[in-house]
Amino acid sequence: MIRTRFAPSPTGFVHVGSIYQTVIYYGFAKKNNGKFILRLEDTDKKRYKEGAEEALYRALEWIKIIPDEGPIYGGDYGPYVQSEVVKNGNRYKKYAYELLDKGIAYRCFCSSERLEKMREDQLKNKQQPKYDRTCLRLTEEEIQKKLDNNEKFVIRMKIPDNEYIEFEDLILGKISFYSNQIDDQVILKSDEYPTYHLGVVVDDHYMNITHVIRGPEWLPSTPKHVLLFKFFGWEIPKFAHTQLLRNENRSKMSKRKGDFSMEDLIALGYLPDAIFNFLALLANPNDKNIEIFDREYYINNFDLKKVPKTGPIFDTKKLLWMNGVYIRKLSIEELKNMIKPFISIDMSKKSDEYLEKSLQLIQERLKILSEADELLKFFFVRPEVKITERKDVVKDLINIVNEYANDDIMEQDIRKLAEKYGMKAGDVFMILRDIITGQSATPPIIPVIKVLGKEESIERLKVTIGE
RNA sequence: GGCCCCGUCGUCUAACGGUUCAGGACAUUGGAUUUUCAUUCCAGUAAUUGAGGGUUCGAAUCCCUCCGGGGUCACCA
Repeated sequence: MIRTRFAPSPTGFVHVGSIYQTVIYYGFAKKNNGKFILRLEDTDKKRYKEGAEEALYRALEWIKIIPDEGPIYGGDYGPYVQSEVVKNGNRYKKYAYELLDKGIAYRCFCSSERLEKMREDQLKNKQQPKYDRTCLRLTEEEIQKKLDNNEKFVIRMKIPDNEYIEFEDLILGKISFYSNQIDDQVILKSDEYPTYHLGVVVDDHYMNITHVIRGPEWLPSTPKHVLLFKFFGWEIPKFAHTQLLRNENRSKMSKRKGDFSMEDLIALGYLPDAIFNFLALLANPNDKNIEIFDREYYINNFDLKKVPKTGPIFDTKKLLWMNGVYIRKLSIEELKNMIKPFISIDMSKKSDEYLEKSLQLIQERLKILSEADELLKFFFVRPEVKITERKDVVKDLINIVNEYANDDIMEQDIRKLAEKYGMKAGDVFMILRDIITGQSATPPIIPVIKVLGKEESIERLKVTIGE
């Protein structure tokens, strides 16, 4: 059984980049009839943010990627929150000490000040910053003495010398690191919480994760994880590293620069299916040139080898287009339900049916739901009154509206009227449009009048000739 | 700086080493439909496949060098 996981740390907003990754974890698991698991890596108490967890659940629910197992989803491998594992027996500590006993890990008593100074010096001398193994050279007696003094310490893993650590990355292919390049990583902090590296390895093992798929920032630390799996004598999962979603200016997307979080996208009125399709297309382009597809198609055709090795750019223009495609696919009923939260104009005086009729006219003009307010406005609110310069034309228009029988006849009447005054039909339509809607770009004006009703339309016309 | 990864139109990408003077989509330009806008439809511009060397009868596809971009070097994940 294939098991993948999304293992974020709850530190703030949910970024689209994370969901891009998630679409991949989810797609791979589902394609293989496997399970997709959510695990919270909250071992850094300093970075924890209130509400971040909830935001995560909300985002996943919104885009309809529901984990098979996870904190609020249940499952046989819980707890799915690392801080809870620490509180329930702290298996990380147990395994860190196991390595200590085996001699493949050691206590480090160095202060953070010393470590920082060491790093600075190394950087100054153009050396790679790396722990200098001072504490590895401590004798048993020295260690015992420090322990007796209650000195704080961390546990570091001892990276073997002169070895190549290789693994097969399912996306990138064969990857190799030279062990002398790798730092003796801290695996257990002085507060007895694991660092990320110990945490993932232990939990991925405990949760039977078969495929560790994650962002590129983890590639350089993967050899440490491979080593840890070996040290423990555990089966090594398959690894696959994706790339980060990038900005239009090619840099990494981040919340700080005002890039999109899921909250932003939801507030702007993107549709969950459109966002899913868009991210899925970036995650797994196909050779059939099919771009608009549903989840089922995505899952059935998912291929890890097709996940791009380059960081796709989040192209807002294409997203906007795709969202429009999805909006046009909606039934009026669906559109009505989705759009309500985005509307601030007062619609209480009108019926649901009236709303539906107006939506019919603006549907193909909508790209994102938040535009609806502006496009719908004149159906609910009278435009600002301007006295017209063509009272003669408007008077005739009032008669035409008053005698409305059907769209075709009305259109013919307006064309005849244009002829009568020696005007272009388009110009007459424009006068009508301007008075009725107060806007220059609207749906065809005759259907608009039909929705507004004879009475309301005539009222709007009359006020412009001072009646 | 060391290490690792990546490099096809503006963007995302397609193309068993050979039906490719590189195909599609978005964007853009022009046109058709149209009462404006939008939708829809048609057509066009756009990559000598980052550069330079090889290998081969043949390279976007394989190899090397360089250049560019990204990631990473924490008691953060």
